[in-house]
Amino acid sequence: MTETPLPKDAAYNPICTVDAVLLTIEGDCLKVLLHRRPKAPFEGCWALVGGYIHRDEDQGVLEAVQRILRDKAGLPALHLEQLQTYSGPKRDPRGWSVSVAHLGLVPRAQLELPQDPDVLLTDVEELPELAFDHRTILDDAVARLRGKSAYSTLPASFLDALFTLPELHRAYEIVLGVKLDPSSFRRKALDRGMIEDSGEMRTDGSRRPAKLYRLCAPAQTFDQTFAPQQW
Amino acid sequence: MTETPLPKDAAYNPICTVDAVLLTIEGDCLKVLLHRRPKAPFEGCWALVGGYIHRDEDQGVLEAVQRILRDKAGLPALHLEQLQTYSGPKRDPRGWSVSVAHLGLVPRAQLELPQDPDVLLTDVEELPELAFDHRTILDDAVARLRGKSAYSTLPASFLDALFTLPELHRAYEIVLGVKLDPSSFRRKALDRGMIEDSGEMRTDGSRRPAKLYRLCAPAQTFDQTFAPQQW
DNA sequence: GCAATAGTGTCTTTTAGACACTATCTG
DNA sequence: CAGATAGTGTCTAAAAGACACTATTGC
Repeated sequence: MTETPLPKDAAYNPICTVDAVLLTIEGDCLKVLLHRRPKAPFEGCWALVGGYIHRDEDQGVLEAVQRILRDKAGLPALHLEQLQTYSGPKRDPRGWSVSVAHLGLVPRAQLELPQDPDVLLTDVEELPELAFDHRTILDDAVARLRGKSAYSTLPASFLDALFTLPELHRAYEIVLGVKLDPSSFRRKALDRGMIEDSGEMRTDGSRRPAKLYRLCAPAQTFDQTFAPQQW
Repeated sequence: MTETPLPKDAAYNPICTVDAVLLTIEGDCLKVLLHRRPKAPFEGCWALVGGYIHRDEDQGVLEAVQRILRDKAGLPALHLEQLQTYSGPKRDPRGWSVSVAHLGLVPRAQLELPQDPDVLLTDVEELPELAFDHRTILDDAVARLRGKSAYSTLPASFLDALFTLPELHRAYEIVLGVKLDPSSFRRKALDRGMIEDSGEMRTDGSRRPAKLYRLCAPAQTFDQTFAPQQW
């Protein structure tokens, strides 16, 4: 099966990288951060943000991703969680490889993107061709976000620390891809102890000012879903 | 910070392994398969089942775990999913390492364990000390099983292909760690299209024989939970 | 006042939980 | 028939969804 038999029980370490699916909301759409690969393999092809682990400074794969995002997208701390690990002998032409993929969510305003034609923030529905199996990773990331958002505070990660209830409502609609009844949404968000009144108000050009809320806990999950039943 | 500076952007591949948290139900308890490590590091210490990737035969980390389980526990195909990847410079004394952990569920009857004092099937509530960060991995695995079981068919993976409704009911109770009302449970399982009548019956020593059901789909998730509200 | 968005109240249907009840087997 | 487990029916309370309604701003 192989031309150069290897000692079966010896340590063999595949190529090991980390990747991040960095998502944000812009213009009522879910968007993802891509960059053009400067070198082979897949030179010139769009890809997720990623890189190698630095053994001397990274305390884990999460920290490696944070460092890479800081260097490549000038990002502060944000919601970041491990997604899944992708592996196999063929996904990287250089050989057997492992990539630990992560899901990152940021408010658009906190994203400081360089003026660089090799950096792209694009709608997840209008993707260019991607390097490696990055299309699969991205699809899995969006599916995870959708699934988890139905019963968690995840979409609030796209908003600033203080936000209005209609803003939260809109974030859930964009992420879940469905219209949600404003009244039911408000009731659920408040009754579940998801958000608390900050005492402040916001008057952003619109007509009636809205109360500003904040999350009670940074990340929370619920038994009942925000999404409609037959979703 | 490091004594031997490394080229920061060069490929550096950590030690890479796969591990499996293999769970089953025996005697109304959740149990996990452990084995005693034959060599350093952690020689003689109990650990999860795991090993290295074989680049010439494994098509991915999942297949690597399947191969290792086949070799070490004589296991056929079973419910196996990726759990999470654990990493860092200190979890393995040999250096920066990555372990892709998996969650496996098997009916007890399908587990063929060798008569070997270095293989142990133990209650997850009564664990010996474990090597590496395997205790953390195991705790995460049980938490994932619990969480997912509340709104999925996962506990059915502990049963044979044909099972009675009371058996399914009991599996959910053991996994979730709570009493569930038999009537409500039955209604939910049937109304959601989770199981279908096989037409057969089982008369295992008890009094009234019970209908045998099978899953409609191998793995399914639901909006509503099987667990009680304030769980 | 009008337009527009923020926020409330309430009615109907569905679902959950509790639990009493019936059914079918073994001995 | 008694005991035990399998399975059904039904009542009540909570939650979801729909939607009419009121409130507060800018112009």
